[in-house]
Amino acid sequence: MTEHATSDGQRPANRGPRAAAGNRAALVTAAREIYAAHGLDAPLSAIARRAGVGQGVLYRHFPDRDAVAAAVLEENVRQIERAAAAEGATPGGVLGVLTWHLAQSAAFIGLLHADGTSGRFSAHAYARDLSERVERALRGCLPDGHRLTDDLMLAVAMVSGAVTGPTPGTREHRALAAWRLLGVTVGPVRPFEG
Amino acid sequence: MTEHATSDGQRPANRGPRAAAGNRAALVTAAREIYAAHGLDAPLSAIARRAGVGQGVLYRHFPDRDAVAAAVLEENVRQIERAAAAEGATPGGVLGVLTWHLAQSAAFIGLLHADGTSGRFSAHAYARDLSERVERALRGCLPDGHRLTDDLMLAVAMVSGAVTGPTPGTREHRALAAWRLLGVTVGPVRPFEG
Amino acid sequence: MTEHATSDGQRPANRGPRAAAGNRAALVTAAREIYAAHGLDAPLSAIARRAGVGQGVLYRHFPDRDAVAAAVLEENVRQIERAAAAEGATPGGVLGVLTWHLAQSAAFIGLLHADGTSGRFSAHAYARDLSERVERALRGCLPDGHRLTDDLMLAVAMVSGAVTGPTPGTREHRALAAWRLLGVTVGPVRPFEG
Amino acid sequence: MTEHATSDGQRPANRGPRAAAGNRAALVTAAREIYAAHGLDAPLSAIARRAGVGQGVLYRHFPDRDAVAAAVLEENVRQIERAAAAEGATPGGVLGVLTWHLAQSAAFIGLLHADGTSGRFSAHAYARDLSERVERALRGCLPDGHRLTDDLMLAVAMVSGAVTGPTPGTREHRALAAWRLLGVTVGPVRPFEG
DNA sequence: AATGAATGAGGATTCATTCAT
DNA sequence: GATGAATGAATCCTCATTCAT
Repeated sequence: MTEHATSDGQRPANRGPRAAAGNRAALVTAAREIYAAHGLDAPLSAIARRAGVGQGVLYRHFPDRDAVAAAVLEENVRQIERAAAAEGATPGGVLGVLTWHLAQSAAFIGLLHADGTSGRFSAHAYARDLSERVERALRGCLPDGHRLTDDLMLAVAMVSGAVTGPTPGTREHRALAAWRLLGVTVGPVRPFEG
Repeated sequence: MTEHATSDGQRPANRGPRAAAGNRAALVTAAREIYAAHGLDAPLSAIARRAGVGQGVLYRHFPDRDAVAAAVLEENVRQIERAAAAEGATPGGVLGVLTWHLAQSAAFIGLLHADGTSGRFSAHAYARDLSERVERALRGCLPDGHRLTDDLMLAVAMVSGAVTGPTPGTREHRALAAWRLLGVTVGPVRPFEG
Repeated sequence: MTEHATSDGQRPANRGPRAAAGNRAALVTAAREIYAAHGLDAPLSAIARRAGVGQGVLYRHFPDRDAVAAAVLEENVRQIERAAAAEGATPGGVLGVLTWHLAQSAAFIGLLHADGTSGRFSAHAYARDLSERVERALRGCLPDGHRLTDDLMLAVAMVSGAVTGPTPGTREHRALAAWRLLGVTVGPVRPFEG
Repeated sequence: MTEHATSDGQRPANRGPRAAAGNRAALVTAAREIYAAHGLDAPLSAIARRAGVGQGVLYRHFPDRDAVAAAVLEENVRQIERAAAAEGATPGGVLGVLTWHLAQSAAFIGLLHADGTSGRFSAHAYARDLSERVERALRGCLPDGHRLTDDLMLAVAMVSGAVTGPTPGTREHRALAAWRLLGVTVGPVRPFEG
């Protein structure tokens, strides 16, 4: 038989309110992974499934599909902000964190490139907003007169373009090559561990 | 009944086979415009509608959605090749044409960034192929030892990223700013008029 | 926009998960009726409509059109198996049940005649399998040396052919006449009431 | 490139009125073959293509899809009639021809089993008509009191059922086995060569 | 008389979102 | 608070049929 679901009454149990926070986190993580694997167009059901929750839970936490992507982004941006705000932050270090996110998160990239044309993510304004937060974070730790000062987000967008481009190498390699072309030195590429 | 029956007989006129070539061109043009306005995910029906033809015509000319995008791309790439092959082609001139296409054609960009994750356009190999044609065309008119020689497509991908990024300015401005950041001088941004 | 949006909010009521089992049964019943009335090629939407559910429900329960027909068939075959396994089953009695299904279920017939040419129901192997279950069930209650022993399924196929043929009379009449021509006595033609 | 047709103006030449008769024959032959290979649901375009003509020609000869099937059938029936009317026709010989057609022509079978439920071939009346012609032809050469006299078409329908059934063996084998079960002796299975 | 392009209705299928339980 | 079934709009794609050439 090739049938689908049969409601047998075996519900996985309601873990109660305590699970709520964990569910949200699981959803964001699942979303990041699904986005990376299948792009921003992936069905929400896939995200819920991977998070191990019902679709309803997803909707409890996020009003619509854009909100899911936004949550993933929020996390990306927040890490960058934290890296920049951290004790002893260096330009190279922060750019390393930024680069890690560029290389890992399809959603991050997708958002950076959301230009309103995409149907997905009508939120140009939202993208702009996040972009500005990234810029602020970066600028905060860049020395005065750094050569990128005036073109910070442009450079980020460029590296982001390099990451998804068809050139050979891993995403990380491409990102580093791109920074090099821009004459920028980047520290170790890794997530920020606050 | 499995017949398809025409509801009433009021057909909108069949312009006849003569229209075929024109239709194909109209479809490609419509696709470029629709892609620019709504992204590569835009419904094919929208393209057909804008081209002023029935959906069937679209399917007669292109077996599936990828073929539509491919046709648009083919045109982009061909223009660049022609620009590069033209009498008295200069690096700046060719890059200008390339830049025009980057700034105009969402499909072009989409392809350049096709990374297999998107479901849409599984054709990584195809992207690679077109990318190589562009590279070959460019390299052919770059002086030996040009600083981009080894990173040509990376640079293109970077500019492409800049074009779609959330930074302010028109697409063309962003592209030019990106080239400038890379230390490359670009000629007038315009299509190639063979 | 790629969203699916509800035109106005006037949804026809969601009877909730409780309806699931009932829906499945309703779909199988509807399928049997629609098949009888319009053949195996009938649109799935017609089946969903008759079952009083949305198309999505049909797809939740059955992955594709073959699965729908398979479900109907499964029921046919199961009844025959039960009739054969029942206390005091007689050859005539079981053939009566078989005959009832032949006379009622277009899907049953369609399957028996699936010869791979039809595109529909590629499942020759599946047909063979079900056919064998019917054969096993019948053989189990036929006395040794019954004249049909060696040609059981051939005879069933023949009666099935008679049922759908253009000869006059009701389906049931034709079936009985066919058995008579084969020299086989059949009990009352009726479904099995376990 | 995966594009479809491109009107290049290279038309295969209009062979003029002389071709008309040949085209019709080619279409009927093509239809028989396509039906055999893909069932009665096969697209008309496939038939036209195999016949080596445009779709328009098909429509010139046949008003709609049913007419195509009808033409194939007509030929089946006509051959049987001719076989029956031929000098020295024997029951076995005619049944051999009939059996050949049963075993070869999916359309023939499809029609015999068209019971109005199938959507395809609404023409129950037409089926009845052809069926009667077959009956008349057969009866004309059967000796008085032959055991099938009263159930001639029923028997044909039964054999037809056997032919398409899931039992093992070639179509021809199944047909012969079915006749044997009915206690009828059949001559060589072959088309009628008038 | 032949060709094959154009048309568009209709059927399959997917998924965002709602909601009974 | 969670679950996952139900809904149906929207998109893809196919093909019967028409008709300009």
